[in-house]
Amino acid sequence: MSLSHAVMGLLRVRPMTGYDLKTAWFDRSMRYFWPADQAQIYRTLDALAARGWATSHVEPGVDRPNRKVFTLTGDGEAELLRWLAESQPLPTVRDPLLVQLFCGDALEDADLVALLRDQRSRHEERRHHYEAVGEIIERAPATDGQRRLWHLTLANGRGREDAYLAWLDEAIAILTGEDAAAPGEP
Amino acid sequence: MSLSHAVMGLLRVRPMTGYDLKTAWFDRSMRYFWPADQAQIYRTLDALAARGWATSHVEPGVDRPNRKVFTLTGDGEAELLRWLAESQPLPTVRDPLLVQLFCGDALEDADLVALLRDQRSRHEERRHHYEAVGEIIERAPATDGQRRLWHLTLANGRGREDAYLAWLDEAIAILTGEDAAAPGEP
DNA sequence: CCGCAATAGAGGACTTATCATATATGTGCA
DNA sequence: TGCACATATATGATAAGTCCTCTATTGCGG
Repeated sequence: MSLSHAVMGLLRVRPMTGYDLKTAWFDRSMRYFWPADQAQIYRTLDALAARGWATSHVEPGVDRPNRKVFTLTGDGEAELLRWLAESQPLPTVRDPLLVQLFCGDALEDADLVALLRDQRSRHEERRHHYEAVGEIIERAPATDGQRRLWHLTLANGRGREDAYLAWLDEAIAILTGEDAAAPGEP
Repeated sequence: MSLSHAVMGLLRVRPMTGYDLKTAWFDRSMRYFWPADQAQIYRTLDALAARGWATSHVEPGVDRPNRKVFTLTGDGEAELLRWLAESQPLPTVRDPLLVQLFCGDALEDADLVALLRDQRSRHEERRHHYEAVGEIIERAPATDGQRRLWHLTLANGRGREDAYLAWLDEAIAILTGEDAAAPGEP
């Protein structure tokens, strides 16, 4: 359960509610390298509390619903540090487009190109989004040490999207038959 | 359950057993973009049969255990084609190293660098592996159409690994403080 | 002869992840 | 008034994925 450790990593900076974790972290940065939905976040917090890695207290909401704030315990921090220093498995990739391509013999090239173009526009959107994130990090209330690491994480995403887009363009070119024609006078 | 569709895509080429699917496909190519373990493959085959998307018959083993061969049905092929032409979600990435980096403020730089170097060697191994796959595809008994698409899928993996390695090197350089010193005589 | 690897399949137990819905409160807007 | 939206938490149901063990058979090497 590595979501536990991601959550603990965030709680370590400051105590937070499930809602905070979701809206401020998982909906923004975290989802690009460790997606998790609301239900999973809330249940993970409960699991952390059950294992003694976090405690919770309810803050009565001023003109708002009550907030259940989770705080990392000493045990939690120890476990976090242990995990953080431990070598982890390589990233897991699950890419339905590659399944489609791999089995795409059953389709016309034109259909494959349509799929590629569709993903291209969404990947491009994501890359545009990443372009804005650098400044968001700069304006974030955080230490320089944190900002430096966030920039590094962002750089990974940018590199990934750039590579993916380059590959998509290459694949589209090949499948539309734009590889034979050499540029220049015929 | 997109594993169903990946499996159907493979069954469409030729009827196969769970063992074939695992050893010939998931352990080799497929795992790089849609990992699945043995238990999941066997249960997915049962699910396909239950939904009428595949049928199975037992071939008595000649000097071997019996083989339960699964064949795609007409319904299965129709469903496969429907899915293949349908726009799919963007790839999901789950990268524990990025979680570690993102929360890595709790660690010394030297510890982070150790993590990065560790992953670097494994990513490099994977890239080396990819380098050999091109020729494997060429020698595979398949149509040119299939080979072309497999090469494209492989190119995606190569691009991904190259980008990841480049990022790792950059990150290691930054975290070891090798960004300030300009090369040249001191 | 013993153990090990390869071939082949099955299933229990569990964790992780997703989808949908329910609950409660206050604000702003049309 | 009526409804959408933001803030907050919770849970039921299901799907997907992982880990481990077990059953069989044959052939190979020591």
